[in-house]
Amino acid sequence: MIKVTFPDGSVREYPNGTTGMQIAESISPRLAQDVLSVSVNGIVQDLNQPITTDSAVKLHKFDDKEGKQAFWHTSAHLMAEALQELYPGIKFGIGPAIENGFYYDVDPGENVIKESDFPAIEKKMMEIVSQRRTLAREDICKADALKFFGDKNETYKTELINELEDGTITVYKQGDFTDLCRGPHLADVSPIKAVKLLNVAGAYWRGDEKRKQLTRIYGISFPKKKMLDEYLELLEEAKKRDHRKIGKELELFAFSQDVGPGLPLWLPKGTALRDRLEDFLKNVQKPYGYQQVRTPHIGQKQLWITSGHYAKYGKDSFQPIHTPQEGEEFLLKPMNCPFHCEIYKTVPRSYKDLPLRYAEFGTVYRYEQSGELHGLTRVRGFTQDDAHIFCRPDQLKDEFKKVMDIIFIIFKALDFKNFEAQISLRDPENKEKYIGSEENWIKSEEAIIEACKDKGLEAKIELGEAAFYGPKLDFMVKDAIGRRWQLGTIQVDYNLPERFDLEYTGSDNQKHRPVMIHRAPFGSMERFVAVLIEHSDGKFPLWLTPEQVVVLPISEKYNAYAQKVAEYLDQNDIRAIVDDRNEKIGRKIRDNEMKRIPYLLVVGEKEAENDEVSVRKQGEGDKGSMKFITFAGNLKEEVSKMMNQW
RNA sequence: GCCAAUGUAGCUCAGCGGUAGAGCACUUCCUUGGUAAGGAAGAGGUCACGGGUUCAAGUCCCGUCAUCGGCUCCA
Repeated sequence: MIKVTFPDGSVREYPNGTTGMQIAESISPRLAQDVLSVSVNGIVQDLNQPITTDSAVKLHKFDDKEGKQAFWHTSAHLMAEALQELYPGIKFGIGPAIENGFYYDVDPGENVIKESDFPAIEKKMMEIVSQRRTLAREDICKADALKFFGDKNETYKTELINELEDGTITVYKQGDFTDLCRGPHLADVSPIKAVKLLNVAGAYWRGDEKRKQLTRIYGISFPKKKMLDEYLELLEEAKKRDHRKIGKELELFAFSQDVGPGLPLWLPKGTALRDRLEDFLKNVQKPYGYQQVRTPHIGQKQLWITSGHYAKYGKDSFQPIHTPQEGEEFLLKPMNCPFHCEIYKTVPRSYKDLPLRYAEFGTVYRYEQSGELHGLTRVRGFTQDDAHIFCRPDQLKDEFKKVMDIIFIIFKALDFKNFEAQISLRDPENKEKYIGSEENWIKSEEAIIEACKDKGLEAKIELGEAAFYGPKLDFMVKDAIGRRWQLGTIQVDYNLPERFDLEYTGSDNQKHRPVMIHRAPFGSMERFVAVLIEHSDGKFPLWLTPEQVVVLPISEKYNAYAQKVAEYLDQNDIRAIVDDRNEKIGRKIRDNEMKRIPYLLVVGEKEAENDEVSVRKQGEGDKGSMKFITFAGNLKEEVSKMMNQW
């Protein structure tokens, strides 16, 4: 007998070799029906794998991440089997479960798999499901695995097998389809009740641009048809929050083919909103000792040679601008840092001057490959809310924490709750890729990790993701459909101070090298506004939104009164407009609700007689009437309360 | 840059070899209204661009550009 401990701490005894499925059956038939995979001592495995030691056991259903993983991974195999039947000779790469669904990378040879082929593939998948095919796990020695997949000319699989250690190789068989796979999987495909293929894409084999591009097919599946419908509905809803769509509707920004791809035009309302965001950040960082600076959009090529950017990115950037006569060359700036280094150098610095914090809303231009452009989140010209902190090494950790505070204030003010933090460190295997001394790297990596710990920030550590000049801490936020975008960033840099020969005189009267921190709490104004739109569905906080109030006269007879109210609001720094169109009040309410204006003021005979307005809050309906002077006072108070929070 | 898809009125889209369409928005007129779409009329398009096939091309074919979903990249 073995002892099985459940998550609630209870312990039961089972015969040695009991499977996860048998344990589920012993608890309830319903559970046995819903269970998909099982964790044994923290390791997820198949339901039909025997358990042979005393173990902590957790059964996973579709609600659990582990359950979904097994479900979708098996779905990937199911799709592969369908593809094998429909496209004889197709070769398989890898096919994992992902955050939402699964994909499989395949090489269909001469065939081209298109979206229009999806229904046939989905149909074939469901056919296989109806045959209730089981999945069998099998250990296989390396030689046999190579022979088996080699005979089938599965070149991608044999490449993978060659890198595996003998004795650790397993395959899963279902019907005529056998796949190299670690698992875990469902015991059979029958729980898969609904399948939808979502898109096809090219994907380089092993993520390497130089290798063959395979066809990646994305799909999702569910144990209930209704869940699929709900998921698709959710996707549709999310698409309505797309910043490109809302940005157009709310007249915030636009693109012009004549201006060029990836070069946004900020319209008046978008500009006003962005200006308010910039003012907000300036106010937040003022008490932290930042000084605003301004620098040009171009700089001499030599500046970028000094910084090292030219050597590393010169070929992949906008090419130099040549002057007509002197043969000078200038580059559009891809970053602001060299300029700020030059500002540092304008006078000799003492240790007493540090830290120096130069901030600039600096517009930079980067050549992004055409296929990478995406609305406002990935553009070729954008403005960083940049700052560079020059400090002594002993000030690094403290400065780092202060920047984190600024980022937290911003995320809180704009209601970003679900951000993720990532610490990017060196790849310990490839230290030669990075510049700077071993000692400095160790010091700065430790400083970041400790700063996060001190601030109670849970951050994922990624090795090999550091910039070549230093480690960094990034803040990621998801967009409406779950794509992750990097917003705020804090990066330590030992490189530029070296390259620009930055110095300060220490208390010992010796020259020392300062450390530099690059930081951008928003990341860039463009990307930040994009993500903000998707998070808020365009319903911005009252202090930020382009139009705070719209006055709606019941009929043309009250247009003059509406105008008077709007003027009063305007004089009180409230952004108000009047909707004096010849439309019924219901229509005006509908249209202005859709414009996401926070307050709608209905005015007619009753209000005009008493200097009142009838207040309607966006999304909440009628709030009753009050003197317009009172309304203005309340609104100003509401805004100033928000502003005083930070 | 690569794979797949899509470009028709300001917006959302229909039309898929035979005289360019709808709804919304816009303009004018009627209506002057009480909390999420009042009515009528009008104006608006080299069907992304360039070639080709055809008696005839938004419609079929090729190329270019842009956009969209991925991949790679992202200072």
